[in-house]
Amino acid sequence: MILFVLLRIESTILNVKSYPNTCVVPPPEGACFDLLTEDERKLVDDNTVEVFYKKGEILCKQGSFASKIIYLSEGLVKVYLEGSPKNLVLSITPKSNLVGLPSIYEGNNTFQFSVSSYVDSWAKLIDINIFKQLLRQNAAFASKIIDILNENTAQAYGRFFCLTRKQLHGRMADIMMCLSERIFKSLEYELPLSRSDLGELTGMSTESVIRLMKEFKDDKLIEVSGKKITILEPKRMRKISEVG
Amino acid sequence: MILFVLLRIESTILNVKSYPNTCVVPPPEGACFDLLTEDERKLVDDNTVEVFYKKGEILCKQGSFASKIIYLSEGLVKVYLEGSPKNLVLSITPKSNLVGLPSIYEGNNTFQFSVSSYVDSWAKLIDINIFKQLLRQNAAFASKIIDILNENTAQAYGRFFCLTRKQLHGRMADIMMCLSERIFKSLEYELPLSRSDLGELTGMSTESVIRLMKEFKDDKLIEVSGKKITILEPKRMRKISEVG
DNA sequence: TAAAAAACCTGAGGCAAATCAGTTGATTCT
DNA sequence: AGAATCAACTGATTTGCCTCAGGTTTTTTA
Repeated sequence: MILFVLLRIESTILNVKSYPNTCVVPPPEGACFDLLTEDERKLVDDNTVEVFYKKGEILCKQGSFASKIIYLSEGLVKVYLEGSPKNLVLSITPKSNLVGLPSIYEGNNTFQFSVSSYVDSWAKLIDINIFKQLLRQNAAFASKIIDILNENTAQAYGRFFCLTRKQLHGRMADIMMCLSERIFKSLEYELPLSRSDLGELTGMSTESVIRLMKEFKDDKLIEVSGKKITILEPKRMRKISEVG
Repeated sequence: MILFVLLRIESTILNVKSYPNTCVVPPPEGACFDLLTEDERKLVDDNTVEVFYKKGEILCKQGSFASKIIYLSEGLVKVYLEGSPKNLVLSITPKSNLVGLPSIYEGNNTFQFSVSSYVDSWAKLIDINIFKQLLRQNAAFASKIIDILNENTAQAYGRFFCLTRKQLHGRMADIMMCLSERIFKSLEYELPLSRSDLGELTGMSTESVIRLMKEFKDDKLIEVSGKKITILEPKRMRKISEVG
């Protein structure tokens, strides 16, 4: 009985304070281009180029003229705000996602953020005027884009909460679980990021990343060997990410 | 010549690191309902109720069923994520704005955040299914909503940057300038918020708010008497908000 | 295959800001 | 009028985390 009550209290708290896995990546979204007519799809194809980016290259630069919508067909990128001395990573985005959507609004013609690749990547660049035209003429398409935007916003809010309200342990656990569940979909993965990338992503110093990984390792929560990460205790890790 | 170079350098830096006034409120948006047909407008009117909220009341609660879109016709509200021990204020929104838009996406039927009023307010509550239907059938309307969403996102990113990268002085100056420029449109205004509201908004303790206001006052940047704030040196205040 | 460079790891010291523990003053309740 | 409540304010203490300064290991390059 007491246990039951405790569980109820806990789940009540969790409803409010946990934003499970919203911290890193938006989930891969449905194919919005399927909602276009044949003519429209052709229009898109005729105004799209596919480009290869090496690891670490910049796909778009904050403040520059936003002439393209980016569809990441292969790879892994980060979306970030430039800041001195430290950037702010808004999200990391895996393949099959649109990047740069929030930059299209009336009265704005520049990218709000920069995007760069963590690994070798392929991107399809779609002319932004064509894209805007489709939004204005195809309500089903526009409606789908609204869905995607709102999901991204939900993710951004989760991440906002994570970085401003959780402290080191929570942030670290959150990122590790996110990478596991959202990107690699496995408890065991090969990190394509350096420790300092992780620091940028979690909003902490590289030293803190290292200390925390060692701590988690000593506590038998994870296994670390070089770039290879194994989550040994996903439940306890999730708990840590929730309580901050 | 040297001055010219310095100005250029400064403006280059500003392009990157300042997100002027994006920290608190989205600008009032154009009337999206003007894009509806007469029939559609009637449909909206028939499915809308207008409600009065007293100061401090909750307009919608995070996690509850999202059945309505909220149009704030009069008043001032905060949009926030619930957290223990501290909430995270995502934005404060003045009259003539839509609130709750990001909660409408496929696979989601709950509010992502809570909204409560700082002052007595009036809100029009629009049935969410009607709203979604309009998005699916009227591309011009949907396109306008995308504009609004993206502007809000830009504001949220600015605020995100503000709270994670700037320190106390920058955050305090930012909020005070935002209130002045975006909400009250005057260098002199009567605060409807308490010091602890300001603390929640700037992500700092009430004590820090008080200390900083005193500091700004001693430095002759602002004049404070009770709830009444006068910005004496808007340029220097903006500078402080930019450099963090 | 050796040297250089980059990434990884560790401990000590310092600082910004929160928390705590009060006082004062204004407003509401009895 | 006195008690109780609340917002505004202040100083002392604590803490979470960064920075710095130095190590070691791994990777890259010549």
